[in-house]
Amino acid sequence: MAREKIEIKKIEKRAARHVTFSKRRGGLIKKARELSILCEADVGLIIFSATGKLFQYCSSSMKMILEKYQKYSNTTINNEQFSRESMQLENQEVIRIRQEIEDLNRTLRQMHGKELEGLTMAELQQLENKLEMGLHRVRSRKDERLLKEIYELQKQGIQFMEENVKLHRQLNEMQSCHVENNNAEEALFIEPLETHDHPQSSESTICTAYNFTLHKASVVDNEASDTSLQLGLSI
Amino acid sequence: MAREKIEIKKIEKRAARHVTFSKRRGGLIKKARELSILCEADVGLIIFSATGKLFQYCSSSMKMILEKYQKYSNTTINNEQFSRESMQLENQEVIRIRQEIEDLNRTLRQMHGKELEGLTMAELQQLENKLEMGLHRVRSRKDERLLKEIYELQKQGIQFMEENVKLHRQLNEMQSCHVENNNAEEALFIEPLETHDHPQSSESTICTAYNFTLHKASVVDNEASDTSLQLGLSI
DNA sequence: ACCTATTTATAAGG
DNA sequence: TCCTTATAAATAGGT
Repeated sequence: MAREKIEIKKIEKRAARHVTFSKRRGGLIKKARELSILCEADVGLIIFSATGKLFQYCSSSMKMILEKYQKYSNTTINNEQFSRESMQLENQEVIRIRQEIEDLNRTLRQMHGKELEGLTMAELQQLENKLEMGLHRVRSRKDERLLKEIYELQKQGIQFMEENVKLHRQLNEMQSCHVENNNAEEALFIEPLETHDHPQSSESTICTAYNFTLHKASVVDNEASDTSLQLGLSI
Repeated sequence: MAREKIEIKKIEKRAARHVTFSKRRGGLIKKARELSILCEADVGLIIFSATGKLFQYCSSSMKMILEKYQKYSNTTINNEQFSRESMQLENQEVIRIRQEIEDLNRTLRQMHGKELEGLTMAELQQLENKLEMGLHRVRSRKDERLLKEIYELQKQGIQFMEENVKLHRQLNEMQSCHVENNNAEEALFIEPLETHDHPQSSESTICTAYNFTLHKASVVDNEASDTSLQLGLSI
């Protein structure tokens, strides 16, 4: 597979043979690994170089796969029935559990609307019902969360408003008394709203606080459905 | 190495995994053979499929290469330590695989609208989108099936009608000729409709055939949604 | 060890 | 499983 096609027979040049051995050995081991991962096969590969050096790869452990192999060849050279038996002796639990994973994955794919080819009409209907029910529950949960958030915002808004009214009153009192520590009062007034602008009237301050909090909510909910947009805010 | 690049991880679809297993198994064995011939290496390859079936290749004989391997490993690493390691490997695999099942189950439950407590707003939205998409695909598939069934019924109905008109005409001809073999003609007339009642008029025969077929369809689709009910039958 | 023209392997789809 | 085809990967020969 390269610059030239080569015939599959012993490479006579010693150097070239060694180079090819290294390259192809790597390739073979890589492919063995890929097969074992892609297809959940148990693969064991033993390579002795012409000089007697050992190289090996095994997806599990060489000991394990060789034992498995011994069992296989010791009993008989039978096929179907035998593979089931060795399966049972070996990893019954693991195989069962893998099957379970596969089933779950198929169910999930079908819930995503894929691989529907084999389903009967009744199964399709059942699937539709499940999806509808799930969708309904998810939407209920979402609405619940949104309503709760809105309630919290309203509550917070009312608190802000009350606090502002109070602070406003205090400020007016202070001003009417001609005291000198206005600056301190202003700081106290601004801080709970987390703004660092100039002093404002109490109404516009409530607006600012609301905008801030609503913005945070819509960032989290980055693909909001109509539901959230249709919910009105009223204090 | 093909139409698309694939990631080296378990192929989830059973059919695709089997196809890939067959192909790559062949490729791997071919490469093993080539390596052994080109470079005079002694190569042994053991492959157990996920279902426990054995495939093997060996440049010499498996027995020989395994003996050689045993000698090699006896001189280096010994048994006790090794089997413990392989046990640990197996246990880890089981633990990992159980975790996977748990994750899949949670995902499924969430798609059923359960266990939504821990989800963020964004995750809820994502879930809603997935469910909507899945629902849409399932419904499309269902409608497709229903429309096909209706088309088939219409076709069948037309065939019945045509056949009955023809038979009716034949019957009338016979009767007007005063021939004696009426009974044989009646049998011919009834058979294609799978009824074993008395002779009927062609109109009521069409009705019977339709009721039979429609009943069969609604038994399969035992929880039909409104869609199927709203589809009118017209020949 | 790296490069790259070429051969092979193979994924997806009948 | 086999066929086809577009594409990814492996690799022979050279540096």
